[in-house]
Amino acid sequence: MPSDKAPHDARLGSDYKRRKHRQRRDAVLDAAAAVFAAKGFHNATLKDIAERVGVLPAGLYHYVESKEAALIEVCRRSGRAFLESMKASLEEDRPAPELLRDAIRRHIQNNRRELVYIFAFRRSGLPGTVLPDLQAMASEYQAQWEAAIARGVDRGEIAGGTDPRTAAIALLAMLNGAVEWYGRLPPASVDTAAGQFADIALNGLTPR
Amino acid sequence: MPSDKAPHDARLGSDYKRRKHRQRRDAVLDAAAAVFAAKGFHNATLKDIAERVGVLPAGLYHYVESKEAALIEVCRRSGRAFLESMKASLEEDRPAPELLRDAIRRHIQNNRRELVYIFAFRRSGLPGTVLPDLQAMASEYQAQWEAAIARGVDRGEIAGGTDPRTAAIALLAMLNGAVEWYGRLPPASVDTAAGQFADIALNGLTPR
Amino acid sequence: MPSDKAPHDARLGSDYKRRKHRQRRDAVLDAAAAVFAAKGFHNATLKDIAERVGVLPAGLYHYVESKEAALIEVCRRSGRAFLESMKASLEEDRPAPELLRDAIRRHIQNNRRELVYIFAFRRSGLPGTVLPDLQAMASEYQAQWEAAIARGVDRGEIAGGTDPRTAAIALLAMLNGAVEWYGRLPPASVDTAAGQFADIALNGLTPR
Amino acid sequence: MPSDKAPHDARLGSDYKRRKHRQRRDAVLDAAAAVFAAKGFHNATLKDIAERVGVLPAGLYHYVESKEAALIEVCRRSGRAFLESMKASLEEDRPAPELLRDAIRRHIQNNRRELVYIFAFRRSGLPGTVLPDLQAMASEYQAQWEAAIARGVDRGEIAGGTDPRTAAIALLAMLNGAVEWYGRLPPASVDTAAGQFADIALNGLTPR
DNA sequence: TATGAATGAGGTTTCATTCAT
DNA sequence: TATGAATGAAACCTCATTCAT
Repeated sequence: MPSDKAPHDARLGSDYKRRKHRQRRDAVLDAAAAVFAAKGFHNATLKDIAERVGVLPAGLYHYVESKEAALIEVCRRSGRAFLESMKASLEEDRPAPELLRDAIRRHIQNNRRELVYIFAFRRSGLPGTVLPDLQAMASEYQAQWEAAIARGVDRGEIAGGTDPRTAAIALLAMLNGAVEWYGRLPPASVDTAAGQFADIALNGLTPR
Repeated sequence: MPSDKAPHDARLGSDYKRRKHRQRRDAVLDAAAAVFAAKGFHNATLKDIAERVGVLPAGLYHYVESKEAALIEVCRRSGRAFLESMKASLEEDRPAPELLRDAIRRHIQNNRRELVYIFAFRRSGLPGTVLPDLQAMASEYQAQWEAAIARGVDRGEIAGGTDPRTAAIALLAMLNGAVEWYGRLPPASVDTAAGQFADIALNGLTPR
Repeated sequence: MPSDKAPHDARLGSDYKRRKHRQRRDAVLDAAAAVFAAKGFHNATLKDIAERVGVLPAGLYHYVESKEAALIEVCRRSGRAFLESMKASLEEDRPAPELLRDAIRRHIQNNRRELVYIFAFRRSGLPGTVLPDLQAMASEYQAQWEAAIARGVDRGEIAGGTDPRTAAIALLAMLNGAVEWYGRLPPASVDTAAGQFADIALNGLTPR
Repeated sequence: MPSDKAPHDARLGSDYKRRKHRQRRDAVLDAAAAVFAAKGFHNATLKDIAERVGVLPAGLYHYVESKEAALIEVCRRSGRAFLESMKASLEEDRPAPELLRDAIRRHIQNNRRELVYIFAFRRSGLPGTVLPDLQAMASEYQAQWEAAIARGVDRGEIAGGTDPRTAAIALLAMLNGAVEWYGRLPPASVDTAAGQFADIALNGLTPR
């Protein structure tokens, strides 16, 4: 029995239609993510997003309630995916240097794929509605790094006297700054840069 | 002979008026810088800026030709000031570790004061008119760090095999990421964080 | 395949919609023509035009890109229509006096209907973008009258010694001045006036 | 005793100051006339006028109450001057053909000098405040031509059956259209054109 | 008398959003 | 489901005008 509400409620008739709707909605949110990342929330227009989907702006309203709702959903989706993916990495039971080196590479790669940096870390200028969510995700993520570093300090794999919080921030700062700095380079060069970043973070610039 | 140009040309009659005008214009540009930094160029409105100055939006046009002209001027002003100030730091003839440690602190402090990060490093979403200028400033700045690091390598004060370019990028990435990450903390905590950042960058996270 | 362009590009889906769009666009341009003619380009506001169409100002942007684009289109449309219509009149193979008498009448009538006078002849104060087009149309039109007069001189139907160019200008000046002078009189009185104008132009004021 | 009203009341202290003020005011009105004629009332800005006077816009308010008041004054001044000058011409006791030929030339010349055409004949787009005045002047002027033509008919110097009103309109239409058409040619060529216009108006285009 | 500062009304334009089709 | 039409809020900007100096 068809609903009398807007279609983005996904209360649709048949299973087939429901699946189809979900796919289309995913396409819309992917397009939104790409456009928001490229131009920023305010600078992005629904026309930009619609073009990417191959639809006129009004058509988007079958899948999202509003531009802002799209942002929220995009943030939640990519933030969640990113967090899950990193959580596994950071909780492995391995020597801290190895673990961090891998996590650094994965952060950069995932970040590029998920564009999460934009939403989770560059928060100024976003509508207030989404900020609490983002703040929560960012805190959770930072805590994961802190925990991994703290474990390393306990085991003597990270220099004694290191403050896990500050170290986590320094690492994340570097990683996020890198995304900004490199912009959209070919994946390969980003990969090698990630390795060098890890070297510096772990060994420092001065000779050992 | 009276001026035949608009007031923002600053061809004003008396010395007194000229000075007054310059001061007011500085206030306007400072307000613009703050608002642009806080909300991004597109998200910022002339109303925001005008309110900060204590004026109605139309009043701004005595001092700037347009919103975009304000951005350009803000970028040029703070970018130039920042570059001059850092150039001195980075060209001193001192051991590289000391020099870099100081430069790191100064970058963070200046960046906060000058808000230059926003304009010089976070370029996506700005109008195309300003990008070449900003690109040039960013390159010049990066080159200064590279030179300082390269000198360190030559003297054996920085680990052999370090690629100055990548190292410079890693450092700047970290520093800029930090500005984003910390937002607007009280100066004191930023200062101690800067020290710890320098420790990590120079000595690495693993024990020596 | 859905369109990826703005609606005023008129790449619309179905034939029905395309036709409807064209009609509406014509209505918009007609309204624009009327308002431009009545108040001049600068004095005319989008609000004026929109009211005449029964729409809010923003609604006009479905059909025209900008106020200036509307002007250009209006000029092109009415100018072309006017020229085509007059060309036929002026190239008929008939005795010059008859031919001119008819052309005079048609000029006045068409001019009123097409409002072309405003766009083709009263050019001062229009944006520079449209001027070359208008200049070209005006020259072409004048040339048609000159040719008709020159033929008359050759055949002895127009007084020997008449300079076709000056005569053409005098005629056109009179006709255009008349539009201005009469403003918007009832068509009937304009018609009889047109006849008397022709009498004067062909026979002169002094007795024969 | 100095007044407490705005200075354009011209209730000034000394004779010297009064004269000086009047001169300056004339300069302002001349500038206004030129700018209005060149760009139309709405398109003209106070800045345009002020620049021509060598003053900033606010300075104009010592001499005129408002932009619209300036227009009214300009119209009255040049309209009056024009009418007086033409009245004499048209009331001379001479054969109508000669008289009209002279008047035609004077109209064109005066019109160029006084720019009266713009104000007296091209009324659309002017603020409603000035229209009655202009209408009155235009009617008065037309009546003078009508009278001259009617006298010519009575004396048999103008073709019998000529309707003085229509003939006057035709003449004026031609003359005013000519100003538009010619724009701002060198006076010499306008002069010869004026002669040819008179020929056509008096003798007609067809051979005698 | 003239100026620079400031205002406020009004203009063009963009854009998220709604709605009938 | 998607579209074109239309809206209304809000943005940038211009300009006539006022006022303290």
